Amino acid sequence: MSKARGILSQSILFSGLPETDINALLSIAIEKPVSTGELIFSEGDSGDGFYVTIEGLIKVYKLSTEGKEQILHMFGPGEPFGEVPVFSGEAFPASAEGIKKSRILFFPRRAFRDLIAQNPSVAMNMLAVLSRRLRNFTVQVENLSLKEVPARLAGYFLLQSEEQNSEDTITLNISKGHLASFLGTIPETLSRMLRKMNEQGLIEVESRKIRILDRQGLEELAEFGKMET
Amino acid sequence: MSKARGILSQSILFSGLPETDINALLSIAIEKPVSTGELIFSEGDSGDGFYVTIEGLIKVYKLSTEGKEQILHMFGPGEPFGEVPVFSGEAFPASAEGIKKSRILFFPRRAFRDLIAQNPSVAMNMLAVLSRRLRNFTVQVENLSLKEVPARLAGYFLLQSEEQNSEDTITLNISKGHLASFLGTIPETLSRMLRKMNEQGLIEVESRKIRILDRQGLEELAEFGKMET
DNA sequence: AACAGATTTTGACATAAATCAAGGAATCAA
DNA sequence: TTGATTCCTTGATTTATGTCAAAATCTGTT
Repeated sequence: MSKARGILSQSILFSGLPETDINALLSIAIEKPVSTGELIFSEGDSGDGFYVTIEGLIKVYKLSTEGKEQILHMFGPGEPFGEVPVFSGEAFPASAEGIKKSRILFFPRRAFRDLIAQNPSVAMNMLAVLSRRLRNFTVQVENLSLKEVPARLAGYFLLQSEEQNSEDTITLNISKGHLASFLGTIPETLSRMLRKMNEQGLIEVESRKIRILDRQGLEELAEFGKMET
Repeated sequence: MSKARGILSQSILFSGLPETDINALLSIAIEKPVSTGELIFSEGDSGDGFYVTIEGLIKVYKLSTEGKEQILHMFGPGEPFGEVPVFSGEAFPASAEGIKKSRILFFPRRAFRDLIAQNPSVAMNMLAVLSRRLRNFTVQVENLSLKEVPARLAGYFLLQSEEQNSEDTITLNISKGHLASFLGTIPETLSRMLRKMNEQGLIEVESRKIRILDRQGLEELAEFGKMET
């Protein structure tokens, strides 16, 4: 489908590739629709290939024995996921499922490894993708270990404000439940923190719209993580 | 120095390279002694290259504003570290310092990127290294977010017991303070947990020697994380 | 052997966040 | 519109772990 071609040729992984290579890629790829809540792979499954999101949003997550979920990443259009087993040779370290109605492309390991061996620039792109992912993990570990929930939440808002380049209003593209899971907490706690930040005049919440009232306050909170009472 | 050659030619990254390439690598590498507690790079520094540990042990870590430390990784002989900026083009996301008297090799970015572009097998090795590192981070995030300190500690012991392949006794190669920092807690808490595990007959502690008394108990603890009072 | 410094342990206490339980709101389908 | 399901909020309580302070132990050095 032509949408897939557009996404691929713009993607971090394959941008810069000549059209013939993109065609070759598309010819080995398998497109798959994913509905909300549909499981794509489970932790421990053997990874016979990796995926690129064409449309929608995919979460990669872990579950505790008691059922608490921690989202590790979310992947939108153009972003690859599930590549770790392709290179490490082991099973998927986490599970993946659709957060919204999505379409994804599956690339079999073998064909992709061949492409990389042939094509140093794709290898470089892949190295860059994995490096950026490592950097993100670094931040996530820092957040979980060294910061408290309000600081993580403030940091998330500031990041979103950059990504959506909007100074004063951001729109959550995920549910608050998912946000809680991404921040490493539970919905109850998130709800309380949102109320507290509201009471302190930092933000205003209206369903999925967050109005930033005190950016500097948020920045301090993100860095030092202390909220007066 | 000849030690470096041996380590490099056995390392995950460069194993399989012909001797001429190893020689080329050694000719561009800069060897550096590192003493205990010596800083190698700081978060935010621009990364002009990466390192391989030849001897000793290096920690890569983050600090909170209040000074709490979280160790992200520790790297022993043959293990590369600090590669993220080489491929992502940004600054170091964390800091590195010697945990013991060490020797490291520094590889300038440029020369290394050239080597990779020439040498698909090195690129593949590097992809494998980064993939494995991502897998580790996955576990670390899971531990911090979904498990409690006793479960992380039990998991650590079981892992060490595998790595040191010794069923019943393991020897910590780092101080308890560092272990606490690696597990995302503080020395006081670690100390208490060790005592508790001792009281429950799971382990016996004698300075840096840990005797495993109840392996199955440890496995349950690592998975479910519940200790009866 | 003895000191200085670092490391580890212990106790009393504070607190962030999880749990449990229930009630409200929003969303979707029929 | 109605009901049904999911999502979100709120309050009361518990709990794991952090903080602070001090003592005890270990380590290497002179």
